[in-house]
Parts: sequence; structure tokens; C-alpha cells
Amino acid sequence: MKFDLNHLVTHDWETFYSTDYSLRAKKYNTSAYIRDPQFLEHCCAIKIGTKKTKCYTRSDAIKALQDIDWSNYDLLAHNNHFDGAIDAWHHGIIPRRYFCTLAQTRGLHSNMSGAALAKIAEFYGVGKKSKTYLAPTKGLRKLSPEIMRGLMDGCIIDTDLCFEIFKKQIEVFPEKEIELIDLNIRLFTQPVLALDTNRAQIALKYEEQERLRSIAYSRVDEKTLISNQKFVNALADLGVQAPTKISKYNGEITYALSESDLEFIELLDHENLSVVRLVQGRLAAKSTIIETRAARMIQAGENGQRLPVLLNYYGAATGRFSGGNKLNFQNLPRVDFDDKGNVVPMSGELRKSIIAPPGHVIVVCDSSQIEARTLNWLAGNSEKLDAFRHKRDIYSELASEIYGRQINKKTDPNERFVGKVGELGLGYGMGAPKFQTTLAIGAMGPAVQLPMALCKKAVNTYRRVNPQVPALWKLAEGILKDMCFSRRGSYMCLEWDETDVWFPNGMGLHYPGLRAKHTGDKLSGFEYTKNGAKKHIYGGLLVENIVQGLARIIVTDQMLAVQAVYNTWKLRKEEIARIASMSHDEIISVIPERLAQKALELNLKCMRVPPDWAPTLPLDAEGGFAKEYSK
DNA sequence: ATGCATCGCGCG
DNA sequence: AAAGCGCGCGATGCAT
Repeated sequence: MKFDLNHLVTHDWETFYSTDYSLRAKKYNTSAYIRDPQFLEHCCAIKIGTKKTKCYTRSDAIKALQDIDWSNYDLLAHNNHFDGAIDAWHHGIIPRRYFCTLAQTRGLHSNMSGAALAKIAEFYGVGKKSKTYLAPTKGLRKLSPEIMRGLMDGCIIDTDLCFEIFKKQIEVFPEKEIELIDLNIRLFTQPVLALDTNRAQIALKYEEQERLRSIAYSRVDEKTLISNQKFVNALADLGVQAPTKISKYNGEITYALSESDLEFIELLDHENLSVVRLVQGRLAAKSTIIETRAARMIQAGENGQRLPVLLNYYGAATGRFSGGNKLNFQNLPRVDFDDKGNVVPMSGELRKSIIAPPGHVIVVCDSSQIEARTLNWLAGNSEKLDAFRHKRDIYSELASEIYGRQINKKTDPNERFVGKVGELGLGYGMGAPKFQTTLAIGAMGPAVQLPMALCKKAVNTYRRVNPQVPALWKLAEGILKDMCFSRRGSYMCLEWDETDVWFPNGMGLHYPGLRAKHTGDKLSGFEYTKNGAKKHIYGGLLVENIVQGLARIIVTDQMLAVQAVYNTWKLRKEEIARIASMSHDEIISVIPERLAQKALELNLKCMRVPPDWAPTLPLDAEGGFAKEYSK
């Protein structure tokens, strides 16, 4: 990417921290730390363009930064969510564009464990970070001249490293992804979502009450419910042997005591009511996460403050964003339904306590079955693409094949649901046993018990009806073989070399140290090194990674297109038209009430335009708007 | 106290 | 030949 270094400001703030008040402390996340009354800047190193880096103490630094005409300057830091938020929230500085070497490093080296400045500097051969200078400032609000000098020297070194790393990375970084990093950082530094504090507090109280009630009914104390061994003993006291399973983490035998363990859940139907209540108590006692995050949300929204959304750019190796700031906005519980289709009381309340600011609404749009569509496009499954194009009910169609009779959305919802799980899950090689448990756990909707024979039939049916998909797995295995032999190649919008599969936007999947694994003389898959650990990979899994990555590019490019149009709208003072968050296949915007319908139509239109590298990919989207964040 | 691995569960 | 996957946070349990 071409870039003018003369309009770049590189900077790095050093701030007060102590044992109790730090980013590590449980009470604080990045936003709470920066907003806390204790927050205090020590100094800031600033590099304007290519001029020599200078470090200033607090008030001089603020003045130096505020003297810059930010409509013409870009702002760079290593982790600009942090430094940029200090500038925006405390000093009223909003730059033309945000750049971030932490985000860029995640994008270029998603398999490098950690993206600490020291490590990247070494990787790029641009020098070493001095690590020692931070230690003596802990707990000190006022620094001696000597300590301040040490801090400032180190701060200059870090800023220079950040600048040098940036110069290397900007050469190879795709322009659109640079734009996306800017959008991503603004979700945090210019927050637009509000909180219905009252509603969040009621949700928090309710969760707490329900948990305590279940614990009381269980007749044992909380510690017994939470600890595996104590709980197993309590079960044994009632004459019940705890179920076990093979750990998926290390292959060893472990207790099966979770909501996703069928044998455990079956104890809810036990003839002894004490056993039932003990199990109910366990499930309730274990789920305090809703309360913890409600508390964080309330903290973030106190005094009417907007909710900063921190999503890690390129958090997943596939490019997807991931949650940050100790408050993951991408996995907030949704409204839940029971077996009879009734809303579970108070479910999804925390999500619904997120609201638009006065005079605005939240517009939420979903890319329909983006991964299933991308998978079938990549596989060249034209029949299925036609079905998507004509909005046919593909879930019912697969279910009809599985059950050997016409399945109808209205009259056979459960059978259709089997088709849905099949269509969304079987495309990456899932087998019958996994299909059975996926259905039984009910992770994607209602829990369905399907006999193994039917599960096998479902798996075989999917592969028979969509032969292009297993063929794509085979093709992907060929890609892995190519990579092992350092053979370059290409397929549709993809290219690959020794260790990377390249996406059409210039970003890539990385499989360092990839090698074939054999049992006897038979190929049994491949392995590579991720964050120092060996990871297994095979054709179906590579297809999954590719499809997830392509789907992410489609949605994030659509985000940029939508925001670009918002930016052309003539808004009144105090009006906001901004993307506020995203969740993989969902774009969330804050829009003035009077423009809600217009924004909804714009979003849907943009989300139905296929990318130029996949003109035959049929996309669709659905959405709506409301005061609350809900669908 | 703090770090690390493991597990469970929320979302996609 | 078969193998769904991608995350983050809170928690326990064990090691240091």
C-alpha cells in the first residue's frame, strides 16, 4: 500500500498503575482502567512524520497532541485501542485514521504466539525493546526525575520500534484491511451504544436469585456443587455413580458433569428427587458468567457512558474478530426458547439492555447462511446455489432426502431442524456419532434424539446429494500435499505456497511447519505448529478454515461499504450513523430514527452484493431495527 | 499470589 | 478411510 509517512503521528502513552489498579486486576479492563478516577498519564513519546521522536511529560504531551490538525493526520500506536482511547476520551483527539501495529501483526502473523512489541521487533530485525524500565513506576503517582527519565527513554525506544515495524508492514498490508483496522478501533474509541442500566441490573439480580435458589434446593453448599471431586462424592452419597467420558483435550478419562454430557443431563429425570436437585444445583452454581459480565456491562455504562466495543482484529487465524476488554460482545446470550416454543423468562435480557442513544435505533442485519453459501460456491455445487438463489427451503429439502418423505417447514419442524443441522454441519466432514451428539445437545436449537442408524443415513445422504463437497475436501487434501512438497498452486480465488493459503484480498491462512502424518505407510492427515503446539489438520478442516476466512472477508468488506455510504449522509448535529459492532455474520449499526428504514435498506442491499472475486455467489441478508439490540 | 492447563459454555 | 470448525471468559486444580 502507498502511504505518506509525513502525515503520520506515532505515539505511546505511559500511565500510572498499582497492585490494585492495573489492566491485570480483575476489576479492570482496558476501558474501565482508562475511565477510572485514578487514571494518570506519566508521559508520552510522539513522533511526527519522520522527525525525531520526542517524549513529553503529561501536560506538554497533551498540548503537543492537541496542536496537531487531526483532520489531516493519522495516528499510530502499538495497541491503539489503548492509546487512542486515552487521546479520544481524555483529550478530545480523533484522528483522520487509526493505525495499529498490534492489529497488523495479528493480521500478518496470526500463528505467532503473542504480538508483544519486543517479539515483533526481533522478527522484523528492527531492534530490541528494553523491558526493565517499567518496573520502578508501579504505585508511583509522582515520579522522581531519575525514574521519569528512564521511563521516557524506554518510551522513545518503543515508539521508534512501532514506527519501524509499521513501515515494514504497511508495504504489504492490503488497503481495505487497513481501513478495517481503523473501523475496528473506532468501535472502541468512539463508542455509540448505550446501556439501559436499570434493565441490566434487574437481569443481574434475577440471575443471582435463581442461582441461589437452585443452590439452596440442592441441600449442599456452593463449594460442593462447583468442585468436581466434591460433587462426585455428593452424588455417591445418594448412591449415584458419576458418569465419565474421554477428555477431548488430552484423551484421558474425566467426569462428565456438564450441560453437554447426555448421561449427566439424564440424571435430571432420576427417580430420587434429591439427585435431581443436586444436578440442578450444579448446573446453576456453575453458571455465574452471566452475572459477572452483567456487572462489567453495568460498570461500562455507569453515568450514562457509552459502551466501548473492543473486538480483536484478526483474533482468529481465519481472520475473524474475537472478543476483548474482558467483555465479549460476540457471545452475549440470546433470547432462549423452551421445548414448547415459549420464551425462557429473562433470557437474552443482558443483550436487550444494550440500547441506542436517544433519538436513534439499532439496525441489525444478518448475512443469511453465509458459510453454507460460500462452501457450496467454492465446491461448484451449482444445484445448491440455484436453491439459494430461488430461496428454496434447503433444510426441508435435505430433511426430505434423509427421511424419504416430503418434509414441510410448518408440519415437521423437528425433521426440518435435522436438515438444518445437517446442512450447516456436515459440510466439513462431520461423522454420524458427532452428528448425533450435536443434535442431542441442542446447541443450534431444540435438542433432538436421533437414532444412530438415521444419523448415518443423514451423513451418507448429505455426501451423496452434494458430491461436490466431499470432492472439495479431497481437493483441499491435495492443497495440503502440495504445501508439504513446496508446490505452489491455485484454485478459484485461492493460491497457496509452502506454508500459506492466500485469500483474494491478500491476507492468508498460515500453517508453519506443515508436514504429512502417516500411520504405517498410509497418510493419516497433516500437522503444523500453532503457538508452539502441534495441530492436526485434514482436508475437511482446511475447507472449514478457508470458508470461514472467505465469509469473514465478505462481511467485513460489506461493513466498509456500508460505513462509506453512512459517511456521505448529511446528518444534523448530535446525529450518529455508525457501525457499532459486528458478530461474524451480523452488522450492527446505530442510526438516527428518521433514517432507520433507509439504513436498513442500504445494509440489506450491500449485503446482497457478491464480492468481485465471486460474482456467482448468491448472497442474501435479513435484518430489522429496534431501540434494543435484538432481532 | 501467580501461571498454566483443563473444562464448560456463550456466540458465530 | 475418517475427522465439523472458530473464538473469550470464568472457573477449578495443580505447580511454582
